[in-house]
Amino acid sequence: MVSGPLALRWCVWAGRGDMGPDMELPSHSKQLLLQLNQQRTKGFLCDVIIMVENSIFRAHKNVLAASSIYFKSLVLHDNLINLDTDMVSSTVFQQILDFIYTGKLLPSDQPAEPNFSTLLTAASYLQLPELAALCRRKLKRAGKPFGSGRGGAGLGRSPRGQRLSTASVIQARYPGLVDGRKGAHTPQELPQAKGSDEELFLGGSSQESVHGLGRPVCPASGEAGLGGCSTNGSGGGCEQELGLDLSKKSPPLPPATPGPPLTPDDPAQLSDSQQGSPLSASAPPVANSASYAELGGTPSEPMDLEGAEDNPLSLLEGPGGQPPRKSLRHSARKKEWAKKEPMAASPFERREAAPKGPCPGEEAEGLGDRVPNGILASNAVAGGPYGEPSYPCKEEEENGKDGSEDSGQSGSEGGSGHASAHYMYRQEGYETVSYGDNLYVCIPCAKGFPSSEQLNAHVETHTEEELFIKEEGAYETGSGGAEEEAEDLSAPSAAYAAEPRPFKCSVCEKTYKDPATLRQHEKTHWLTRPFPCNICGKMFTQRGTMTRHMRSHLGLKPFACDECGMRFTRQYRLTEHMRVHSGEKPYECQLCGGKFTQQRNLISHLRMHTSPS
DNA sequence: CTGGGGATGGGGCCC
DNA sequence: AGGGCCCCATCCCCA
Repeated sequence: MVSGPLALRWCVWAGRGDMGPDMELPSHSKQLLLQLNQQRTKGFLCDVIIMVENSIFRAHKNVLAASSIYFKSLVLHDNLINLDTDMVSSTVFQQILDFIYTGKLLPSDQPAEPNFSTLLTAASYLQLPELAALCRRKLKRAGKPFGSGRGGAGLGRSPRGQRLSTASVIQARYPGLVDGRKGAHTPQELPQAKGSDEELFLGGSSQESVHGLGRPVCPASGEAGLGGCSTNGSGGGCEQELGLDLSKKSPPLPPATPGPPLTPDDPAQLSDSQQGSPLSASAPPVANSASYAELGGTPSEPMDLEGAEDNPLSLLEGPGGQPPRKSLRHSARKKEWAKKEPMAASPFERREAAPKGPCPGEEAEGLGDRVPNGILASNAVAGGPYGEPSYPCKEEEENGKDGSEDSGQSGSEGGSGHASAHYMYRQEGYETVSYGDNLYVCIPCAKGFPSSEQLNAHVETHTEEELFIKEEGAYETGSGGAEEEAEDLSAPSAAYAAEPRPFKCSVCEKTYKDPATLRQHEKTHWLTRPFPCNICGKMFTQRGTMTRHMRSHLGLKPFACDECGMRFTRQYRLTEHMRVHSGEKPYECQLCGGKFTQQRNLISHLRMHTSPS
């Protein structure tokens, strides 16, 4: 029953009650930790994702819970944790995570030595008393006051007022996550925490052990990942609220010590914290990610991450175990997605494109006081040292590239022409959003390019493009656009015309019942899209659409079919899907009597009737 | 091989 | 913000 070393131990405990030195493996705990850390770096058995700024870290709940009561409460219910980026930056969190898993404080790759003020703040926030004490001792020794954590030497986060001067470049930290090529550590690449004794503890050697790559770097501030690039903040800044369900559930826990104004006890803030900088390529999470969808998993599938190492597709499956072909399809879709997005996302194709140009008021409701983007953002360029912005746009999508898979080859339209600094900008408010290698951004269209040459080449195409848009706008203004289009095959507008709709779009002829909806609609005429996906950089006109899109990245599929276990990102899809099981075919073709489970298939069918061939 | 149908994913947009 | 519904695109199966 019990044998081997275990039996030996058991005898020791049961019999003698004390353990002689010969009965104890002195390195057991060390080895165990080492193993855990290795597993973490490989993403093996990781069951929780921690999002800091836009970096994603994978870890083990047990380890986190054993280290911090804060984490203990968080991981209890959540598989995805968003940390307050005001309290801890991704770089600092990387150090902290390393500390948790190694008991050693490894230097970040940016500063010469750990920034103890920052660490102290973060350790306090995360309720890691030992680390906090360590930092305090270090600070004391260095003669630095403790309380400066959030100040100058603190998190490095620029005050809101200084947003413009920080964060210009956000190097793509997630490309590894996205395309699996860059920045992503393979398990081999990820150095393990060396068990050697010479490994530094506090402030020791400067070698980059575990964190060699992908540290968040703020070129502007020169501070490593201290949030300098992130200007989130409750309320402002670059970070885009993802609004993911999972984040909302993060249990509130007040920060322990230096009590910054931040209130982690506000779920909304936790949610906010997932805005921000690019996803970390340094984070173990990406180490074994063949696809970012793997990062998914739903709240109800805590172990989704398991097995990802061996079966990248596994995480895409519902608990019911979709047929293999399903997952293959899904996989194929993921690839195909990049090709297809351009079409769907193109504002020039389906939209009642209007010649309004970038709308200054764009971010009014979504991003508060941020400088929106586009032209306005270009002003910001003059105001601060923007390095290499990165900001893709619709056109990028049109080109069949959305940064998710081929960020490296984006903007391959060749390079010539003159560099125009005016075409480089950073979209204020999104400075921590990175879109692969596209650091050179065209202001008018916000398209990102990996090189100035490519940007220049692109800039020259703008004349035609703008003309095109104007024509579209003129055309669309004259007659209904998508609405008519929609009326072709379905008649959703019966009630549409019935109610009074006093709010009329100034660009097209559409009317709305309330000003909010009108405002929302008018955004569709803008040339820029205010809501970027923090993972792939795709731009959206509506926050909700972006949030929904994010769910697909993260594999969040809250709606499960009771029958087969298949999961969906949208309730509507589930409803639709349920007809597969019920056999209900509510949509009937009036021409041939054919019945369909889905309206869209009826529509498709009707086209067959109406098409000339 | 081709076309139709079933099913699904993603984005746009309105409520 | 989220739900709902629209569209497009696509894959797979099958006749």
